[in-house]
Amino acid sequence: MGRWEPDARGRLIRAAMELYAERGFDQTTAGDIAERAGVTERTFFRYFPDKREVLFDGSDLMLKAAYEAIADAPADSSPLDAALEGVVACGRLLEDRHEFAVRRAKIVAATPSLQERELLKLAAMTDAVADALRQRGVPDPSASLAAHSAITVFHVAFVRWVSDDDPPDYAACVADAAAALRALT
Amino acid sequence: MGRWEPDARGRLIRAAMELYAERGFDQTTAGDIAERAGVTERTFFRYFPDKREVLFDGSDLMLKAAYEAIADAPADSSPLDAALEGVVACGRLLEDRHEFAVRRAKIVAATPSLQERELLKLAAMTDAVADALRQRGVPDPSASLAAHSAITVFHVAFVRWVSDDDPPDYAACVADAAAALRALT
DNA sequence: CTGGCTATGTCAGTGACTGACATCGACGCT
DNA sequence: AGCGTCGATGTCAGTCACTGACATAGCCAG
Repeated sequence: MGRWEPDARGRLIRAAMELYAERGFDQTTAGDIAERAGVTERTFFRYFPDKREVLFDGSDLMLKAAYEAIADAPADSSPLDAALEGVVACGRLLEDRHEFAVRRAKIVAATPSLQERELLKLAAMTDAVADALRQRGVPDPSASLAAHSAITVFHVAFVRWVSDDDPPDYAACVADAAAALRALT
Repeated sequence: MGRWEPDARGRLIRAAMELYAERGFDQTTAGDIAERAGVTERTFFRYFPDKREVLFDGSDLMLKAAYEAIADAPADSSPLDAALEGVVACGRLLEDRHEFAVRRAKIVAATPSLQERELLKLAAMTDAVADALRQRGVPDPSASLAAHSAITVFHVAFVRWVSDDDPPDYAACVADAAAALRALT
C-alpha cells in the first residue's frame, strides 16, 4: 500500500474529527490534521477535495441506498411513500453509529461553512430521490415535491435523533416525522 | 460619502454579476471585481464578507417580509397556510425583477459553491418561518415541518419561475406548487 | 480653517488549495 | 538476487480568498 501505515484516509478522518471538536473548524488548519494523521498537507488534499469534505465521507453511499430502495418499493406505493422508503434505507446506514453521528452533528452545528456543505449533500439526496421517483413514472412537479418532503422528514428526524437525550431508534423518528407531516394538510 | 463615486456597493454587485456571467465564478478574482467597480480588493471585502455574498444582497429583506407576513396572517389559518403567506410575501419582492433573477439563477446553477450559499439562505428562511409559526403558538414538530414545506414550495416555484420560457407570475407558480404538494398526501 | 468622522487605500500576513516533479516502497518478472 | 513498473507520498512554488493594522483623503460641524 502506501509508504507507511495503512488507512491514511481513516486516520485523516479521525484526526479531523478530534481537532474540529477540540478547537473548532476555523482554528484547525489542514496542516494540523495531516500532522496528527502522520502525513503531509498535500496528502490530505489528495484524499479530500477540501477541509469540509472530510466530515462527509459516506454520503454517496446514502445516495445509492436511497435510490435503490425507491426502485425496489412496491409498485403501488404512493410517490411520498416510495420516497420515504429511501429515507428509511438511509437510516439503516446510521443506526449503528449514533455516538459518531452526535459528535459530528455538534461540530457541524457550530460551523456555518459545514452547514452549507451538509445542505448541499441533502440537496444531492433530494435530486437522487426525485430521479428515482421519475424512474418509476412519477411526473413533475410531484416527483420533486415528494422528494423534498421526504428529505424534510429525513432532516427533521435526524435532528431529533441526534439531539434527544434518550435516543429512540432512527426509524421511529422517521415514522413520527412522517405522521406529523401528513397531519399538516 | 466615499472618496470617489457614490454607490460603491451597487457597482460591486453589478461588476460581480457581469464577471461571473462572462467567465464564471471560479475564474473571477475579488480583485477583478473591485477593479471593474473602480475600488480596491480591500474595499470589496469591506462591503461583502466573501465572494459569494455579493449575489445575496437583499436576502435579509426576504426574511423580514416572511416573518411579518406570517405574524399578520389570519388567526384561524392553518400552520401551512400561514407559512405560505410568508412565501407569497417574499414573492412580492421578486415580481419586478424577473430578468435579474434569471441571470442570477444561471450563475448560481453553474457553481456548486454558490448553490451551497443559496441553500444556507433558504435554511435561514426556514428557521425564520418556523420561528414565526411558533410565535403564533404552533408547536414543534409541526412548526418546523410546515416551515420546511413552505420553503419547498418557495423553492420549487422559484425554479419554475426562472426556468420557464414563458414566465407566469410568481404568485401563480406558488399556488400551483402548493396545490401539488397538498395533492401528495 | 480646523478637528473629527467615515470611506477608502496600502501593506503584510495566514491559510486553503493546485500543479509539477521527485521519491519511496511493494510487487511481479526474469 | 536484480530490475522495472506503478501507486502512494513528499517537496516546492505559486495563486488567491480573506484579515488586521495603519495611513490618507474628502466631508461636515463648529
